[in-house]
Amino acid sequence: MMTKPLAKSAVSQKRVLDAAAKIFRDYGYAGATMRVIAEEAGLKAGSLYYHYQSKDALIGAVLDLGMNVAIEAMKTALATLPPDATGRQRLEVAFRTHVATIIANGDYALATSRVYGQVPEAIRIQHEKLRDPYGLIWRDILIAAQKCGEFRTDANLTLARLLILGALNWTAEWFKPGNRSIEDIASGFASIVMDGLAAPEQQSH
Amino acid sequence: MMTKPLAKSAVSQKRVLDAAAKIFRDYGYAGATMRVIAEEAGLKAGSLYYHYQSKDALIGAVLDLGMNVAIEAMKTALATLPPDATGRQRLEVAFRTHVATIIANGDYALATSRVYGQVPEAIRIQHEKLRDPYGLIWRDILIAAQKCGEFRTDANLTLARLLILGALNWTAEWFKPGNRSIEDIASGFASIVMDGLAAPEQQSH
DNA sequence: ACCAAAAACGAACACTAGTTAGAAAAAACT
DNA sequence: AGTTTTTTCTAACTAGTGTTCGTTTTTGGT
Repeated sequence: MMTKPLAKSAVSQKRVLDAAAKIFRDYGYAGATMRVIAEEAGLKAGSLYYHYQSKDALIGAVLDLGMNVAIEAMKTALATLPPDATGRQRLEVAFRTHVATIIANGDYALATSRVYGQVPEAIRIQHEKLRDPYGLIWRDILIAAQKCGEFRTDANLTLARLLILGALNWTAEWFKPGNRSIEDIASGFASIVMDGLAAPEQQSH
Repeated sequence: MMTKPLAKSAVSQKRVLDAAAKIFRDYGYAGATMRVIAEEAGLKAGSLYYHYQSKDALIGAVLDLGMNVAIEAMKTALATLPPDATGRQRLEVAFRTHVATIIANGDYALATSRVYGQVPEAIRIQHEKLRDPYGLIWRDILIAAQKCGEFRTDANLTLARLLILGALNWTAEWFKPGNRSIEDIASGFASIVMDGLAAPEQQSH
């Protein structure tokens, strides 16, 4: 009595979602057909409609799940940090977590970043509500670090955040497994963003 | 005798190309239909085939033109620099030029970065030959600056280049005219990449 | 004014899109 | 076991896809 209504269904639904993410990533919003998504999921096209009302609902679910996973991963990663962690440490963890999420969850991350601009407006507006909190996490890290004197006071943090997120999101496009480790990428990026490329005696402050 | 075969045609062809860039940018490769592109160009769908053999030829032309404009702008901007310009100056000019190209030529730039991953493989391979030289320009700037002692010797320049290009390309997604000037963005980015965010006494070299 | 070349049109073609609905199969429950 | 519910399939429909081709309009040189 009172068995949860979803068990097998949830599995199947996730399988459809994974397939959709992969196909959306490869073919874009319009190019991804329900028939190809269904084949990737081991189903026939019509069966998809048992799990999702429409193609739009599917892409919406892909976008939302991808972003929720990223937010969750970031929150837990930051939460494990000691409360007296420096801004540099926080930023390094954030870099690492973001890159790791993008690589581990590459289908969703790439689908999101590639398809976001092509999706019907209604879906984009709905999804934007999820995006903003993620930007806020980064904003808070940067502001806190600046406030406690770790960062230069003349640094434009909004610009810094846009630079960081742009660079990190782009990793999904060029990352090849086996070449460079996630660790190396994250720490390399952190080193540049924190200390800059210029030789110490050359820096203009 | 020997009249050049194209005059009006070139104008019309450019109008088609501009329309295509805009529609590809908004709807992706598969979502951009020949009929919508034609309408944007003030033509009917069938007429497009007088100028371009196929939809694939069209997207190929959009990709190539966008990249060629970027390469050309970058080359001329760097050429106007005095030969004894510092690496920092070169990098700043490169930043400014790239952002300016992306903003001024936003349709092509955004179409390229959004559609590139969704285009038929044959077209992508063809277009890649154009992409590589652009990356080389950046590579040369960075290596030269490091070799003459301006940049830290322990900086990973490949990673730096990927960071820079990712951040710069992402500007096309968030740039809103009137908010921030191209100048501000470029110099803000350059400041971060060159000197870092950390306060001077905090930097770990 | 004429005429040949260039440019655009319009209607059609074969094909594929998202989606629906009813039947069939699988699973779950008693 | 039988029966209900959940899940999948099959077949179809309409609308829209890239593309073709013969015709018409526009253009530019003489």
